[in-house]
Amino acid sequence: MTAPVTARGMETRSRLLAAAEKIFGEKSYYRVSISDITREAGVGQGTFYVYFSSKEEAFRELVQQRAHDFRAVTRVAAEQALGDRVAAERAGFTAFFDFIDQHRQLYRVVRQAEFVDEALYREYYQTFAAGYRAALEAAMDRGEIARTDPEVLAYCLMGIGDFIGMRCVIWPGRPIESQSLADVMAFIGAGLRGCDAAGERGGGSTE
Amino acid sequence: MTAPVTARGMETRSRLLAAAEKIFGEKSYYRVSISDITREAGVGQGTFYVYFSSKEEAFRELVQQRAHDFRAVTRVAAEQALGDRVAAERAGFTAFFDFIDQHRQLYRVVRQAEFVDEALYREYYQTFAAGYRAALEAAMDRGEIARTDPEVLAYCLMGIGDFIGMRCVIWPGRPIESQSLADVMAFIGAGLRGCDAAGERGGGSTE
Amino acid sequence: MTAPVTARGMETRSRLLAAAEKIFGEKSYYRVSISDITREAGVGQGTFYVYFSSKEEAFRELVQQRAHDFRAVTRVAAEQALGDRVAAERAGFTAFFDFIDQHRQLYRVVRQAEFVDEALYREYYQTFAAGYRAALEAAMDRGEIARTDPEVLAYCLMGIGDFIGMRCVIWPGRPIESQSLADVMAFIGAGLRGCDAAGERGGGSTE
Amino acid sequence: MTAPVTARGMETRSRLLAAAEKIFGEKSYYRVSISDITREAGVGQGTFYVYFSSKEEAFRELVQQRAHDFRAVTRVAAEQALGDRVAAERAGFTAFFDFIDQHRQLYRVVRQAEFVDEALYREYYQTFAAGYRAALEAAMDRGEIARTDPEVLAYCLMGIGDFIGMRCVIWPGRPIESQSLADVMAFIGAGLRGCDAAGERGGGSTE
DNA sequence: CATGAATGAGGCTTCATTCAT
DNA sequence: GATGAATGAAGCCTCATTCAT
Repeated sequence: MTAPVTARGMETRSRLLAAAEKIFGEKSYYRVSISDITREAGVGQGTFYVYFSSKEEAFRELVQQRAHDFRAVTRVAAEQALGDRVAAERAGFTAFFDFIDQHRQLYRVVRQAEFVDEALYREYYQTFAAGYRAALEAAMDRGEIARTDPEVLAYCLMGIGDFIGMRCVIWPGRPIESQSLADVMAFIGAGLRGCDAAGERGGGSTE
Repeated sequence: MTAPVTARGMETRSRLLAAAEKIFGEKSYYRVSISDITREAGVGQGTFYVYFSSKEEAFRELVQQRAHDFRAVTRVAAEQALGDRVAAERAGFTAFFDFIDQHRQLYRVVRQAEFVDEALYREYYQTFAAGYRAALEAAMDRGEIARTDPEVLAYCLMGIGDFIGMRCVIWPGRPIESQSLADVMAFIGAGLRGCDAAGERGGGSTE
Repeated sequence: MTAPVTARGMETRSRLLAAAEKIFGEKSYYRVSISDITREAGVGQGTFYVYFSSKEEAFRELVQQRAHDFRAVTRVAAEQALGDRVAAERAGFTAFFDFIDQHRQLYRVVRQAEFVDEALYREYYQTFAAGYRAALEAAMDRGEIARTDPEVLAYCLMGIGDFIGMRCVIWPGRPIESQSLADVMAFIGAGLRGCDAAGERGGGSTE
Repeated sequence: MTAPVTARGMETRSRLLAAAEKIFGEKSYYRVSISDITREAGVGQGTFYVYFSSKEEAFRELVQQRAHDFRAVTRVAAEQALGDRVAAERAGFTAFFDFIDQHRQLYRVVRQAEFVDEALYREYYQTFAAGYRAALEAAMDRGEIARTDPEVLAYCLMGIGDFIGMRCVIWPGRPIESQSLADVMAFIGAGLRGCDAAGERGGGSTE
């Protein structure tokens, strides 16, 4: 809301945002009270409203800011494997699983967005999908992967990331095991390479 | 809570559950009040507590009951293509997308469970995954699909279903387009058939 | 309310009253619900209102009916020692302590009346006091005990009974010990005999 | 609950406690609503929960705080007559009756505790009894009063105080009449002095 | 007689937000 | 900038009571 002017103000604002990330990650949005956040941040209750105009605004800002950080991480990872989309996916997924392992609360924060501010949630995935889709399309143009609807493909891949992240990182409470990652990547690699020829159009290639 | 004894009681209880499904599907759990539900059901506020001991209990019962119905639908669909796992997947996914198209509210209800009762949410996916996994393992044994960790594979497939359902059914507000379905199935078919050899071990097959 | 006509009705009414005594003795009046009582009585919820027009009416009836029984018990005991008021007190107190030991719930029911229906509560004590007072006055006339305000004296004795009943019967959860009873009676006996001369006017008489 | 930090907060808390004393003294605990208290205190409903976590907690605090004040009053009175237990009793009872005359609501508050929080109620009387008992024992050691079980004696005296307070102060709605007080003290004085020899063992002393 | 069902008034409690200091 | 205090709207839930069968 009010942008902080002093260094002290910046510091307080950051503390509130960090506290919000922690608390929103532990409990559901609606089970979190402003005083939970201010207590965690070590500031007075009223201070919250110096920096955010509402609980929802703080949540939104958190999602947006962290989403930005997060996209940067996966993009950078994927860009290290230009010219080989399957390798880029492997790098991207690995970075993604690492990231959620290290920012577990953030994982829940983003998922909750669907029930706090659906537009924000869609925007989050649509923005991510747009970048993903562009990369996939480029790879199709270069012949690295089979041609198909890049939008649909992007959501398939995001779905895999989301569920495997949940199943193999969040639930176990530790980094993904390398074998699980390999199994995921094998499936994805085959799917990406083969989806033009395989299955849907007679499947003669396997003969 | 109190089990109804008379037919009238059974009827009221069903009406409440149907109303809950509708309302929980439209708004977030925490934005739904008991009176929203009773109003929709056309009964008095107090009547809710004749049948459910709390809002959360009603939500839980809804998830469990509907989850059961839903699993039955996809299972039946998949069983019509015994002996060809890829075909079974196509049947299952098609049934799944049809189901969520016709039970849009249910889709949101289940997703929300993560933030209402996490144990219930996990149970839901774990139960579903257990059945899925068994079917995939059998298909591996029969050589229909490449061998890999069936648990991981089940979550990959569930993730795809979940995200494509969101992107191609819920968001557009209409049944999935046949081309999108075909694109998804092409990716899945290739992934399932090829994931032992492809990608991870040199991927010479495409040469 | 409606007086029962059939034997079955009488039976149901008694069951409800007995259940009410038990439940009101265990919990506070306001923590007791009608369904607690009907459940205990083994009848349907609606049945309560066949016999009592309200919760408070049932409570009142319980107090009155039981109070009547109770007064009868102590009166009978005291009457066995006509001509010796101190002995009559001993008999009355003994009967009283026995009674509350055997009807523990009743003890709490009566005490609660103060906070449910104060008029009823006063009436209870005033009725009891009236009889008590008459007996004490007669004893004074016969010279068995010292003369003093019989009303005040009656309340002194009721207070002793009430508190010793609480301390030495209810709290320990068992009949009063004979030594405690003896100590109480020694105090009362001396008080009754000596209160004209002793203490207030120099107390020289015991020299 | 939350301890106030500022003077304003202290003031509000006190106002709430004073209002609670008044209202709980007028109506039964369960007939008092939080808004009755806040209305009396002149604050908003929510303010109650800034200082107390529940109605019961406020009630408990009230009993404890006021009980403390009350014990101090009677103790001080009794200590003015060291060396003459009967005189000390007279001073204590007089102070007690004065106190309840001036704090009528408090009288009902304490009695209600039995049905709100029984443990608190017992604690109240046990604490009071412990002090009383010690004073009586000391008097017995000094030969001022007859020897008997001091615990039992303390409860006899408390019972008298309680019932006479009710009958001669609360019910009439005015201070105790001096004649009633004298009658009570005559009974107590005789009881205290004579209870070893008198009554129980033949009572020949009055002959 | 008996009762399961229905209900709405009412009370406790939470909490996002405002504000004076 | 910071904050403790204050608040009223809102929601969950209980339960005495009524009623149709």
